[in-house]
Amino acid sequence: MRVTSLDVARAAGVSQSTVSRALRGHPGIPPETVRRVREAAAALNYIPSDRARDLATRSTRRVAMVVDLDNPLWSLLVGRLYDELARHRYRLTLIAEHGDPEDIESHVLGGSVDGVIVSTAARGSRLPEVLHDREVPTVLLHRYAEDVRLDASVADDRLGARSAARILLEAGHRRIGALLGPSSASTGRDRAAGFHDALAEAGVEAAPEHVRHGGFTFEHGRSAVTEMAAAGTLPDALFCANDMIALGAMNAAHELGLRVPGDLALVGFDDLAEAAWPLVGLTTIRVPFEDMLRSAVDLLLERITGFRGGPRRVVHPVEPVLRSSHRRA
Amino acid sequence: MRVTSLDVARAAGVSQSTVSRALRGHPGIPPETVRRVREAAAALNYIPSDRARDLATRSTRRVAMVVDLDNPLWSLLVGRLYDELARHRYRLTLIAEHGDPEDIESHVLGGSVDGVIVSTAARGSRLPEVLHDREVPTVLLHRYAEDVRLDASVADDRLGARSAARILLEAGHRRIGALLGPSSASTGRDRAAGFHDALAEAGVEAAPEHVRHGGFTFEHGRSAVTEMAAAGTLPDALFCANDMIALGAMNAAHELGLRVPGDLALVGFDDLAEAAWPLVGLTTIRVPFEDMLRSAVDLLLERITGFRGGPRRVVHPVEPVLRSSHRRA
DNA sequence: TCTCTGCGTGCATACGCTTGCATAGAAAGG
DNA sequence: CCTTTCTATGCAAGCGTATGCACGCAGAGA
Repeated sequence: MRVTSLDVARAAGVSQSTVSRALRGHPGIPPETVRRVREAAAALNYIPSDRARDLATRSTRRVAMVVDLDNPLWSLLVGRLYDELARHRYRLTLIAEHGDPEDIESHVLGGSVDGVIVSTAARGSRLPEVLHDREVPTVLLHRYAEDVRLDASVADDRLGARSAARILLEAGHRRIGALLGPSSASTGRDRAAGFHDALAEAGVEAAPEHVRHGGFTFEHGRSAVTEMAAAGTLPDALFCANDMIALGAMNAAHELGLRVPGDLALVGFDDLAEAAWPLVGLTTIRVPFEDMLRSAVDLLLERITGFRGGPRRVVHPVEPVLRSSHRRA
Repeated sequence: MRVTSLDVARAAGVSQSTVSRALRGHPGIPPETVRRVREAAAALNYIPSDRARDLATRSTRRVAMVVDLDNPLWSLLVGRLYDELARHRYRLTLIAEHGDPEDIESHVLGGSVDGVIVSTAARGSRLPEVLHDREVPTVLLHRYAEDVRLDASVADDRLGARSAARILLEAGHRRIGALLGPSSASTGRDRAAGFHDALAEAGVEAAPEHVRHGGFTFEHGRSAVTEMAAAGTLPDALFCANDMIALGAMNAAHELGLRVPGDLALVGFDDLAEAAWPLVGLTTIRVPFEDMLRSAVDLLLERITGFRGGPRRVVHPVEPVLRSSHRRA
């Protein structure tokens, strides 16, 4: 903040604009001049002001990610997004979904970021709509919003859930239940739909008391299994709409003295690193987060650099990971 | 970026500076004028440019956090830091430690942030030193750097490790080993020291083959136990320098058919939410991350707002959480 | 020797906001 | 009714960089 390009200019005996051009690698500056400027800059410990540059160029090389900080998934997403953005020399600003909506909007629209990645398109949030109306480059990640015409990079949740349910069917289970996510999220809806697809195909019916909706949380899985057991309505196998739910279910089962699998078979969804931790390996559906982030960033940068076509949706295939929690006794 | 305060000024029939003052709540602007300006701003959908404001005020209300994205702990820290900063109307920018050092420095020093929280003061990183020399408001979180005079908010790692080892001693274990962290981190060193404190006090000695250094990772715990078992040098109990190591150790033990506790007792450190997940509850030392972040933010904001005193170190007490993994057969 | 290119550089302005200083008009005091 | 004191507002100068345009000068061509 102290030493400016003007200081460097004086030290190098050139004008401020030459300093700018030399340092930014503009064509038409002879190597000798560049060297002199570089030296002067280094000698003075000159560091250009991002803020002034941003103001002058009307761009920030910064992307915001809106996440639900209560969902452990975000940490996985953010870490990878960071790396992916770094490859393109973009920076990352975090915005929590649970913040003041006004504040979120002003942050995004205040020009502190060139684009936004929204990993939490819960129904009811008007953020996607606002972003669309204001023409802020935006990509929905992991979840999409049917009603807003925005780019999205998502997993094939419906097909994945169908595979998950099939794994249980093929293992020979028939009394199959499901711990589903909230239907406010596209992931919740699609994974529920996929589950029902598979059962319908197999001509199997899930008892209503075996199917529960809840948050994508450890606690949902834990309480659901505890309550089902108490009510004596525990099925043989449970499809859990994500790994957190499955881990919670596994935990509850263990506390009840139930073996997994054996007494209760489980299949999750996501393939968090944690899925490999529990003492019983969790069978799950792997979501290719890395790929999803890569295309999310690609979509976003295209928007930022001027692409104006209609909304695109990239759907990534998912893949079953068979460990042991799905087996039949 | 389109509609500026000048547009609002014209619409409201006042000057641009009046718009600025009215919207920023400066004293001496009559309510009537404020109302007119507000209305005009709302009608035009005016959103002030953060960048221009930043440039004019030489402040950004933004804090950077430098984290090690390979360490799962960061997600816990970042989430809470976000909230804590939000309370003070500050924004958060993420910087990964594994990035290009040049780039990290230029980011931090380029004036895009008012201050920095470093949660990864590994020895060898010259970042703390640079920040100190440049007089960038900085607070070290979780780990500190002995050689650089910076504020820090840390846990009482040494005392915590001592409690952890004592838990094992008091449970009656005598053949106690430790899976320690890297000595490049203050947490690694202090937790190792605390472990040795407790053993020395009790007059117990740890066999060299029972003590291993490694990363703060699941993999370290996993491979250490696997290798010790293979070599026939497994102790009765292990102090793990953090929960990730403990979870890895527990996982390996299970694969080897060893019961935890019983065949192998474990105590961890941190009390991650995950510590409660495994089928055997992990006994651990709870680190008050929430408190640590609160004081880290307080320290930082004081620096940002001009405090110039010497370095302060806030040490937070830790607390044992007794589940079952520490028991004796 | 005199234009004509073209390269290297500088001048000046823009980016959108904050803020010290000046001023016009209203209120207060004599 | 005039001077003094506020009050409300406007003017204009930054903040530090990027960049269109103009210009000087050297070498080329005639």
